[in-house]
Amino acid sequence: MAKFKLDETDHQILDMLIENTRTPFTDIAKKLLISAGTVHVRVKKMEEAGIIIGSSLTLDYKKLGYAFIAYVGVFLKNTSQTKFVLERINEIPFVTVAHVTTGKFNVFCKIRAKNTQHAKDIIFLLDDIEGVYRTETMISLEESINDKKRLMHSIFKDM
Amino acid sequence: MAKFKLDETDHQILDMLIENTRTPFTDIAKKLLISAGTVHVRVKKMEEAGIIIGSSLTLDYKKLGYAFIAYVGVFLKNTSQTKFVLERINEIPFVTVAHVTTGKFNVFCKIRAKNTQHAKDIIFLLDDIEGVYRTETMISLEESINDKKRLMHSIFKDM
DNA sequence: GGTGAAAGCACCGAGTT
DNA sequence: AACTCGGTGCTTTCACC
Repeated sequence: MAKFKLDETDHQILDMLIENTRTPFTDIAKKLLISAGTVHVRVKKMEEAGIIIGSSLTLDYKKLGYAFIAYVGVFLKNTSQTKFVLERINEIPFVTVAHVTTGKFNVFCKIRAKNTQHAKDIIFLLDDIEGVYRTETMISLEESINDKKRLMHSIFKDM
Repeated sequence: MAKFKLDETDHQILDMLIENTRTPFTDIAKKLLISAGTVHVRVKKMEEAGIIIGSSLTLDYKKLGYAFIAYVGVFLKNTSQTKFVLERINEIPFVTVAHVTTGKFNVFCKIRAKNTQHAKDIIFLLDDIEGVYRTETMISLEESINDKKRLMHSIFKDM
């Protein structure tokens, strides 16, 4: 998990691909005044190094009828059950991320649901897991995302 | 924000593109036994409908030296300041998402940092925002992601 | 590590069923 | 709606710098 060295050109390539994975390498090449072959080689190297894990579509879950987001803090009866509970949590659909955390909760997860009714069903599944003492739900009323591009800019500035 | 109707073919196209945005349409066509032109038309329609918002790279932040994830619950002095505080939060680099929530916290955000020292700096910035009463941090010790593909399968099954 | 050219494909629109 | 087909343009490799 060592820090990998990327130069300014790599940053700019990532920058354009983060915005749109399908940006033609020829476009990137034109903008950076390098050849398309070079873009290709550099992307391949970043893939091989594992910096670029993959690419994915960004979908509008609201339009798909899944506008409900909530965070659920999970309290365990005993921390020794963490691994078991985490496995059970990962079997529940609509739980999009789960974290083992320090602080208030033992496990902390994010769920995406159709509506409150649907969210209730998911939370009940969480509550029913053996080893779960109780849960605490925080419903998201408004989401504001700091896009990846900004995060990457912050990271690049820091390197 | 109405629910949009997608058929089985659309599901399968999304499924392949979610896994790898650059999957050639010809490959998708071969697998689904339709023509590449059809794949093209359907993707375009989903883009026009706003279902597909865009595409992005998945990067290994650990390899970039950003292995630290924490969730920070923010308590406000007064909920009328929510909008102002949210704007200030969005100006802080390395805060990747912020939610206005019901429940324990007023605002809830996720941060990505290099290490504990760096995280401390970010949290201090949050604490210093005018209107913030106090914050509560939960450090992620272990992350387990339910990939998009599984979420989409759950969504498709439900439609 | 970069280039430029060339071969091989993919994309995508037009016209057809 | 989906297909075929063809022009255009993208990707990817390779010999050379």
